[in-house]
Amino acid sequence: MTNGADRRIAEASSLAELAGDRALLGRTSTAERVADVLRDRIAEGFFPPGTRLSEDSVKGALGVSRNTLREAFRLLTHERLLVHKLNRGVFVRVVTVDDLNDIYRVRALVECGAVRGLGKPPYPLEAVESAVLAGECAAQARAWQDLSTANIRFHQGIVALAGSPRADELMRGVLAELRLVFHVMDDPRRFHAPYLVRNRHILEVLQSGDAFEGERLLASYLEDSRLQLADAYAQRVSES
Amino acid sequence: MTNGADRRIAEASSLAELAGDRALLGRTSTAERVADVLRDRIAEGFFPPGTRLSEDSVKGALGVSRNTLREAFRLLTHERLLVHKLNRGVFVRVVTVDDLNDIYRVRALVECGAVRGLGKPPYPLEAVESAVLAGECAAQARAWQDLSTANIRFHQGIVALAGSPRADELMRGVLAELRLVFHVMDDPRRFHAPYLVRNRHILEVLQSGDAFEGERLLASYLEDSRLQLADAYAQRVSES
DNA sequence: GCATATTTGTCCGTATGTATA
DNA sequence: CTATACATACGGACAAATATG
Repeated sequence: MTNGADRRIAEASSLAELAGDRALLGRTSTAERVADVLRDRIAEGFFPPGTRLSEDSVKGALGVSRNTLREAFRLLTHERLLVHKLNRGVFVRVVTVDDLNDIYRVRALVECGAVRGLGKPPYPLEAVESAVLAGECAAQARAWQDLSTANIRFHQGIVALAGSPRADELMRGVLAELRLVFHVMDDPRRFHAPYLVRNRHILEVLQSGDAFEGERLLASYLEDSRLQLADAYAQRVSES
Repeated sequence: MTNGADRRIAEASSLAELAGDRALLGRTSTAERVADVLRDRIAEGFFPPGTRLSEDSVKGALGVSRNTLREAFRLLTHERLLVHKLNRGVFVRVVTVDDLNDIYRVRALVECGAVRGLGKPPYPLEAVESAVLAGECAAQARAWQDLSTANIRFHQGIVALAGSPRADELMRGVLAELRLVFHVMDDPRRFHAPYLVRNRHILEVLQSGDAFEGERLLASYLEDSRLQLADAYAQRVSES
């Protein structure tokens, strides 16, 4: 009845050593560290959406108590990476098409709002520029996972222009959800690569001080991305 | 060494009876019900910002186990109503002026964005209209707590126009934080009452289909409100 | 600075209600 | 209907950190 999660996590993680440092460098709680490990596994696609994470298997693999594990589950549930089904356990979130559309609605609201709220140029675009460069490097190195990360950092940089910690946190959660969506794309290169040039275009427009045009480009960017993902979803449904 | 929290909560709550129904109508978890009680106490100003909620005192007063109580603390911490200091316990959040400004930055981003994103009239303004009416009734009845609630519902209705569950949830959290801020206002009537007429004005403008003017009014509304609260904060600091 | 007491962090074992097979 | 598996909640225990004298 095991779903294999226990073995997989046992291979890939060394929380035993992490837990060992607890007494030494216990800056964060063990629950948070457990959540960090699980969050990474989920982001990597190690635990595909729909996977059930039973308390027993994960507890045994990571060597932490139920209470601690439940704390970690609670953290990830609030990040929307896990869903809690009543008396059935926790599962890796399966993002629906409705979720996808809502994610892009929020992204349009916040990202475009951040650009629109810009005052007089020049704008603090260092983080955005560094993300664009990181994306271009990753593409050359054919490191598609890194490309995906850079792409997300680009949009985090856009939101950061609003200078609002709460908006940053919201977007961190929404973009973490989006990582789950990316796993349905079988070819990450074909999905992410086209946006490299658009990222740079938006960056240059903003560097020139044209926030209005930047917002327009961003909005059409997001709509294209949304449609592409929605199409991939539709295909996946028709296959299964 | 008690801060009085135990006695105060013991007077006002009857979680024992709530916990009694657990087996019968346990639709929600005990931790959530505990969180509900504490959330109300905080919103009422029963636990002023900065109050430390020791595990022992609250546990004794509510008659729940430590694990359950910690779960409730965790829920409220994620709502930003409590802050968790490692090895020191949980405290009722003290909202700083920076927080206040950030809250209004997010509000402007999301609320104005929701209005801007409206398509062709007519708009689904039922919730907004009902909140305006509720506010006017509360003002006539001199129920200032209700007036505050109605005011918050007005803005939730505005955000709901975006039709995004995630935006709704974000705003629910932000407005809950704002309730903490309201406690610094010594006279709720003088603070809330002037916005009654502005709420209705915005409603009517939106009913007429003029989303552009509605957004403009909303932005100036938010800025005025922010300045008023920031002033009250400055006074409070100079007093202490 | 030191020793003590209190409080929190973590983990365990168990009992009960519930959903699924 | 029974049996299994699980979530929920409780209480106890010890270690670690903090506060106090």
